[in-house]
Amino acid sequence: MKTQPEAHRERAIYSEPATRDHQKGAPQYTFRADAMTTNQRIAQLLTETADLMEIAQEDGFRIRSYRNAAAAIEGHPQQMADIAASDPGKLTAIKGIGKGIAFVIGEILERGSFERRDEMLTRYPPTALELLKIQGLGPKSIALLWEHYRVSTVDQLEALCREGKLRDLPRMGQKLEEKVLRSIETYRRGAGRFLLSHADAVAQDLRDWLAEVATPGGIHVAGSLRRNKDTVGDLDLLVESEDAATVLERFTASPEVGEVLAKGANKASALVGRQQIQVDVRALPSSSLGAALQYFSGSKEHNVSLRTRAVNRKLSLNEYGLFREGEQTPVAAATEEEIYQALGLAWIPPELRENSGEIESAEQNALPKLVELSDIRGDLHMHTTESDGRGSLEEMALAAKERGYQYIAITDHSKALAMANGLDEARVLAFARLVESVNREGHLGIRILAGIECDILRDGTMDLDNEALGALDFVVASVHSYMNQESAEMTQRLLRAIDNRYVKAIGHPTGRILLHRDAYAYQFEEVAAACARQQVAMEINASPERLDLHASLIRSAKGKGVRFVVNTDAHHPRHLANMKFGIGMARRGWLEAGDILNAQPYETLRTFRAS
DNA sequence: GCCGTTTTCGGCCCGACTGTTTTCAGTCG
Repeated sequence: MKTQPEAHRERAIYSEPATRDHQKGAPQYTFRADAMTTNQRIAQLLTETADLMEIAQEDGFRIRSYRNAAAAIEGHPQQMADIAASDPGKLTAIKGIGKGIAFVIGEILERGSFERRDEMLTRYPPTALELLKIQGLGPKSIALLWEHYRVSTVDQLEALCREGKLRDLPRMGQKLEEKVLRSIETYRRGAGRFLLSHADAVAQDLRDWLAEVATPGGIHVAGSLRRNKDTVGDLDLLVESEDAATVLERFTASPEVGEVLAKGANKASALVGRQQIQVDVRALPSSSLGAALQYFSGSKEHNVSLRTRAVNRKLSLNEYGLFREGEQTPVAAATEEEIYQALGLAWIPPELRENSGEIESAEQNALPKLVELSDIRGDLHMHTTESDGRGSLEEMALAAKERGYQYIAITDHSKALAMANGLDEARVLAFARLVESVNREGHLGIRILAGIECDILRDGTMDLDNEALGALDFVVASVHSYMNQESAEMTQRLLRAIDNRYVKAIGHPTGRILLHRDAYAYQFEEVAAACARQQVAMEINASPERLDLHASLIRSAKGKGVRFVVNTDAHHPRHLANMKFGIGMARRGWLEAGDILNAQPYETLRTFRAS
């Protein structure tokens, strides 16, 4: 299905080899220039420094401030660079940013790093950050390992465990060695992250398996899957029941369950399925469902904010409810709505719970009315057997009609993708005529737009001439080749494509393949500004292995006035069902139906960038 | 390092589970 001619490209996070002697002064690590906003870059540097500070066992509250600031910056609709350029004093108006972090931001914008980070990197090698991803090892253990054995890489750690040397350290034993070895294996298998679609499928299976021991309708997904994150680390399931033991028994007895990692009175954790995703199941009474859902949906940063807010109101929030000081009966517990309300907030959709401004918006009753799956009226990117799709035009159209859509665009590949049997000009013109007659007959009962997914060539020109493009209703322009161009070159390439008056949307705008390939490098903000100016939509590609754009890029582009299309890029009728994942991304990007072209009636779509 | 309908200084979220323990630290979410 994926027909990328480009070579698979792996790059390390750092431009410098990790084996460099870190003790010799502050190294100038520069971050890769993927399609990333400066906000994302700043947030990443702050988070990474917070991790190192944790290993160094610095003041926990200071570390939290760095993390809070990172969340606030990553989700902020305006770019820190723009704010700093126009009025640096305004930086501290952002909640979570004070004088200290404002100074750090200035430093990062100026030279790509900041003093405390440089200092941290002289004390610990950056590879130590990788050790934090090994389940069962935390900052204290990593610091201990570094002090005693100078161990800072996963390979070294593995050797140490195999030699049985961990047990020589205080509070460490044979069981920990075994656990760490298993964790290393998991980590290497996929860095411990899973596609949203995989977690979704596992959740569905477990839902069926657990149904007989749960209160009817009492199985709920929480965690990052509920928040629709693009990848998830584990799966959280809440099961309403008066008999926790039976629920946990049933769970661990599932044929899909492998190793059971933990099992207590109310909670069990196990590795599930062939990909061995960790699933946490918690059994609870219905009376505290709202509190549990709130608590286990996260994010961690959102919850910390919320609990602080509770404390300021002489309340305490945990997974069992919201309590007044010293009282046993909760003020609120059964539903999320009543908990948020008791804290003076409107209910916040899970996708927004990242501590990046949603609490302030909820306080002012100014949350966006997020787009829903039911708002979508059509899908504007799909393939058929004409190129590399697996369904005919009729099959795709009927599947779309069954979903209640009013229109679709058929967008097969263009001729540059020869291995996908891409269309040349003659085939495009014939296809446009075919679609015209199909629409005239009207027997499919859904409007078809004649489209193309036209390759953007190396120099930014289109793979098809303007006569062919002009004969079509909807042109999606995408990069499928030379993805490792220099940032400046790729930026110019995209800007030139946007200049073509027949282009209506940029397909999968950053080219990332989740867990597999990074976004390609270019100046995202410049390209987004051009899209806004010239009325070219940016696609939110709903294919689970892409989910391209990332939420913070969506938010940033929306801030510039960009409009979007949410498309499945379906290569088979059943792929149309992936729309829900794209909508999840749109919601994480704070989009409303009005921001999305294919949530509009056909007339609006038709006049968008009418050429 | 941030923040303020208690505060410009002194606070800063909460509980379960595990392992190596003899009363608890570390990790996780």
